[in-house]
Amino acid sequence: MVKPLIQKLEQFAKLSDEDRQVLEDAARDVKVIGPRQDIITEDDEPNDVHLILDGWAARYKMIPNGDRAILAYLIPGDLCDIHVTLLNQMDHSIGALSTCRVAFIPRQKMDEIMRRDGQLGRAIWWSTLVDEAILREWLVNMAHRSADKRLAHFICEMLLRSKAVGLTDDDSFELPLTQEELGDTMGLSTVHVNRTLQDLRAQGLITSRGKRLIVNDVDRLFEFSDYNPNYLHQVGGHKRDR
Amino acid sequence: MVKPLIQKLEQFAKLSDEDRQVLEDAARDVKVIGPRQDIITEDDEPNDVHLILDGWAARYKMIPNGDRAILAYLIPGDLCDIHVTLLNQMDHSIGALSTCRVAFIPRQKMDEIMRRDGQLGRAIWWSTLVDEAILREWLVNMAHRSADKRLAHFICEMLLRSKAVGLTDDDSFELPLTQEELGDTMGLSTVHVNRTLQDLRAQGLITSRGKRLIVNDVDRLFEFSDYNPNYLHQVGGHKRDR
DNA sequence: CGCAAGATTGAAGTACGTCAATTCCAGTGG
DNA sequence: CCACTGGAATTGACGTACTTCAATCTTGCG
Repeated sequence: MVKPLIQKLEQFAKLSDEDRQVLEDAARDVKVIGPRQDIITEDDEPNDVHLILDGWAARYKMIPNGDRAILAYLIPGDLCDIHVTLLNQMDHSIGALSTCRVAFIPRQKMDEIMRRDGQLGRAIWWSTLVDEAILREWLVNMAHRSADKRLAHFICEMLLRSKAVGLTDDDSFELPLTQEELGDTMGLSTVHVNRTLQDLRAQGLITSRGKRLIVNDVDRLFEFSDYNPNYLHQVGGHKRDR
Repeated sequence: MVKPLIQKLEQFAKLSDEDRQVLEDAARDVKVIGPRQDIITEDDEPNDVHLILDGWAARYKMIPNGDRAILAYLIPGDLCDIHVTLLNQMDHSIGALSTCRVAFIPRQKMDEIMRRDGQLGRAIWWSTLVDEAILREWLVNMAHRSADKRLAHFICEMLLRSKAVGLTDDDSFELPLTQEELGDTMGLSTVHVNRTLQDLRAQGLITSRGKRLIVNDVDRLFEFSDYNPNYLHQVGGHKRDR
């Protein structure tokens, strides 16, 4: 049930059978959330931590002018907001994009897990630090790269993150996003997203078949987008020397 | 010595005299860092947590194309990277912009502080969650707002953050940044930063005298930049209804 | 089969970047 | 007190990556 999370955490630390069991127990309360439904809404004061088991969700903010800013994608194995309860209320929302299975972990349970001795708490910390590093890299991406490299960079990241939770098939993976959602993520119009994707396809960097995206040549895509995966702090894979 | 930090934390929780003393003791090892010098450099594996006592520093990444992306500003009272030691190595650098006094707090000491019972640990957590919320808001800002609103939004934030640590004088504060640094922050050319600032001045929103920036009418600047300070999770001040 | 939502296209506008010159200003040395 | 310097701010002219609008075409799905 919590396989993706475990797989992700084990990149960083070896978990004991007990650790695994603790996670299984914590994630018993599973709800299915339909596409376009919120998991948490701005101004909420949530009492649970949410773990995505299946499907894609997005962290987003609405801007007074009507724009939607997507701030992060949450895929299987991702925990949302381990410690938000410390803050008075949410300053953003989290919504399901596709149909999601989400485990609701009671705040108190989560606190216990984090306080346990051993590797589990450390590993979860590590994953939240990586989430923050991703946010920083997105900031670099939005403010400093052109549309084509920006999109390519994003694709590199989602490929590696999908791979880390066992959701890839060679170098292809499900990218269940509309071009409008991509635009809200990258700060681009849908028209420009469309043309830019065509461009990447024309360059032979990617291929898409429905919602499945195929990276034809990972090295070339990395090269093209100046992709340095160090911020994901994954072990083993994908070193990049510069 | 650690007054700004204490002042900031007390927005969130009442600290005991003992809490205050613990902070004082932890921040004994103070170093002066000159402008343009790094406090931590990418790929370092730091053993200390750094607390800015005086001056401005910036979190930044260099991009292969030679650009510098500024990801955050660190002002007095800001702690850098409470828990980076969990990750193998830094994925970005932190550099002093002006001359900075920085307290080097040994990792172990910091761990003890976070484990103590009572309000101090909670308050420090709160401040790191706010740092992350700031990062998200910056992402919104870069990807979804025009240059003039983007700059205005940034100025609103720095005004409130400066105010929270007692560095404002009415609605004016020191902004020791060059236009090039502003550009590296906002993803704009220096030329465009220059023209945009002139524009804000011409609209009567701000005035600058050397490195001191005066906000002429906070409400108007908030209005202009769609500024909603909820993400700073400050108590009391500056509610915004929409 | 039929309908929406999404993807694609074309044409025209604009907010920004680039390049290169000039002016301003704080600090330094005489 | 002034002249000199180098970094920062400012300006003008021009180029371009993106946006906007509005139409059409495609696709998944009841």
